[in-house]
Amino acid sequence: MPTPERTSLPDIVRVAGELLESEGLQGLTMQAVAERVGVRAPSLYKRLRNREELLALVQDAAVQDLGMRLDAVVREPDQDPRCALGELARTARQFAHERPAGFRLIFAPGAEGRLNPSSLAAASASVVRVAGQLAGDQHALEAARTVTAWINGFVSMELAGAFHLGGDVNQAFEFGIARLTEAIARPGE
Amino acid sequence: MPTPERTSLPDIVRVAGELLESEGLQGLTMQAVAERVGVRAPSLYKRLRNREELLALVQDAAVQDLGMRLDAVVREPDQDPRCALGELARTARQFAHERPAGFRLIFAPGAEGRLNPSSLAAASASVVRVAGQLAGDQHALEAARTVTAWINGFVSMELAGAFHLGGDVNQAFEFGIARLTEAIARPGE
DNA sequence: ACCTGAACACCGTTCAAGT
DNA sequence: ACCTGAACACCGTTCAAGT
Repeated sequence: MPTPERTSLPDIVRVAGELLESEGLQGLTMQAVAERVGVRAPSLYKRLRNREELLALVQDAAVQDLGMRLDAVVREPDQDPRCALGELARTARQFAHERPAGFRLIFAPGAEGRLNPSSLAAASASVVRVAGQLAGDQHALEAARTVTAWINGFVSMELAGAFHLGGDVNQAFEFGIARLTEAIARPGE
Repeated sequence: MPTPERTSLPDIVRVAGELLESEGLQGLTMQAVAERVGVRAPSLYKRLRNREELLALVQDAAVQDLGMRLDAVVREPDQDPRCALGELARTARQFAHERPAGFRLIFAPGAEGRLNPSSLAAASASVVRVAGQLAGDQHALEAARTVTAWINGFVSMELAGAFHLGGDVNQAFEFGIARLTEAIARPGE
């Protein structure tokens, strides 16, 4: 005899994402998620295998959200690639400030590499495109990796409080953007 | 009536660090540590407050170890600052390959910023010095942060498997070093 | 077909009792 | 002074029983 569904997988993932931000990774328990979607913990296992899979889904949702924001930046008409690169970096940083736990889940995952490759590729497309405009298509991937690594590292350290000892963090970010942009741009561009 | 000590705090921290690498963060349980040092779990609480404090001690030990390795690089006589910066970067990356879990604990800590400021300062001293030689003393801190952020970001992504899709990772690392070095060096130097 | 209570293994932590 | 077993609260997960 069928029972009406009281929740759904998207519902669960959304609630888990909210819980991640409000309570932290260790506050994201199966019981807390279950309570907020209106079922008991065992029912969650009808829709996902275990907590690890739930974390992977939350991570993937965050990657897709970030990717969409970056896409929107690049979609602006007639942009200078230098400006676009700066805007991409600032957008990623802003995302990290709004959803620090989600950002950490993307860029500092646990032991195993979850991270859906297709979502990752979609999220990096904008950066690769702009990096290619600056560095030339042959170096697009390397240049994009250099920039992505720097953004990730800078923001991770910022979130970890490693920059709390003196100096203007915004200024350091702009310094890094400017230097990085010149570093990857080929002389002609 | 005194009981002989069967372990010590340095012992506990060392074992916890080994366990972190071999079993991962979630394998680093109080019970596993206790078993390996030869006591029962409750005895650990005579020497530390809780698991979080143990993690902080393991993290600090890793920071100090990394800092000593970086110091050793800079201690080499009459070096070109460009070469020194590259060697610092490669040394940090090698540390991450040898002790990936320890590296992650340093650069991608949990929610709260533990991280002992004085250990952190000691570990960054070498990078700040070389960065200052390249960028000038006024920009030493910003330049060091730019480089540190990039190294952290690059290696974190490498450990997370984000680079597994094509391209030579070593080559990308050298590409990044070269570009970063030129990016922070002032024209004269 | 989905939901539930009960149960199990495991973990961090506390505490009274041992020596 | 340090160590221990017992206990508590909590968590992830399984499963038989409900509808």
